[in-house]
Amino acid sequence: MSKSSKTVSPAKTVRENSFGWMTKILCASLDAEMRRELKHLGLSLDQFAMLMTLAEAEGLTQTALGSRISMPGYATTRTIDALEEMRYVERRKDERSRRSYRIYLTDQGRTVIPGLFVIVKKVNGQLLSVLSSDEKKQLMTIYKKIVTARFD
Amino acid sequence: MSKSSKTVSPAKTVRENSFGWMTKILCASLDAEMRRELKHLGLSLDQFAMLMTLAEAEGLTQTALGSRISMPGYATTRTIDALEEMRYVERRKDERSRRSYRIYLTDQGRTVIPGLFVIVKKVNGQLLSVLSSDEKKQLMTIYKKIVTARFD
DNA sequence: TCATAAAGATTGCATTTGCAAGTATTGTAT
DNA sequence: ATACAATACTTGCAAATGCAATCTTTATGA
Repeated sequence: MSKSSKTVSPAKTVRENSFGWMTKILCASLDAEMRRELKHLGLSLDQFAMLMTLAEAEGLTQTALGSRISMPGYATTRTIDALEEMRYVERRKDERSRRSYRIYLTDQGRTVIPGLFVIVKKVNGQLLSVLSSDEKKQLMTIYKKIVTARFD
Repeated sequence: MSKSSKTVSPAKTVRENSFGWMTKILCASLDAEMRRELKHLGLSLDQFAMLMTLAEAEGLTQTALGSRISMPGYATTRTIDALEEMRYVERRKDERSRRSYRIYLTDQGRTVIPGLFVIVKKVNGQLLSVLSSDEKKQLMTIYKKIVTARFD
């Protein structure tokens, strides 16, 4: 074995250099942090995502709402069930179609939104705190490129 | 409203520019692709990760094996149960300690490994195909920086 | 040495998840 | 107008997940 060769297995090299793997590690770590932050509020990640989407646009049908965050129908139903239970959200009958509802934040729901923005800022901040501003720009460019390629 | 202002809500801007959010989208998309690839092999993502780890190092205890992929003890037990059921893996009694097992690939298990490397290459390749080689280097540097900061 | 704690692994049980099937309503084509 | 397909949403049920308790074995300290 030559002096310069590394004593790592090929498998190790593959895993540690895998973008997919690193993305997963990062994602798991972010999820854990978000969950921890959301715990005091009694919110799951799905419920959080739904509330953020409602902060962006109210009055959509369940399907439209769910599709914004790639949430399947059954999960959308259940997430809204839970948020309705907490009085953060309400279903209103659609005026044109009796098979769909339009989803709105309640006043009570509106009060929790600002705290959610704070959490997002905090978690993203931690994530990015080790990067230079050049690197942040690079990462954003790269992410957008990848995500765009996947969904267009 | 000035000519140059964009007609998007603040919420939308926050979500679409959130690194955490984009990481999650990317991760979900990767997971779905991996699951699809692994389906013919009858493997879950956890089982896949365990087999890849075994390709990297055999003869570890369950706990050691699980800790390499941040898998909690109970999940490690169950993943190994399933892989043992498929005859891809076997538990051998530890010679020094009667409370632990050492985990090894079986011959049959070894035959599936090459296919797993192919899948990893394929999925990572798709992920990165839209990036220039400079961008790939940048992404790797950035990922390593973030992941290192989180776990050291 | 003996009690007590810690480590390694497993499992019971409740919750979550996801598929597939269900209901009700609306759209489409003959 | 009628039959058939598609849409919107819900739900039953089985599998996956996760917490906490358990069992066994090993380590630690007085």
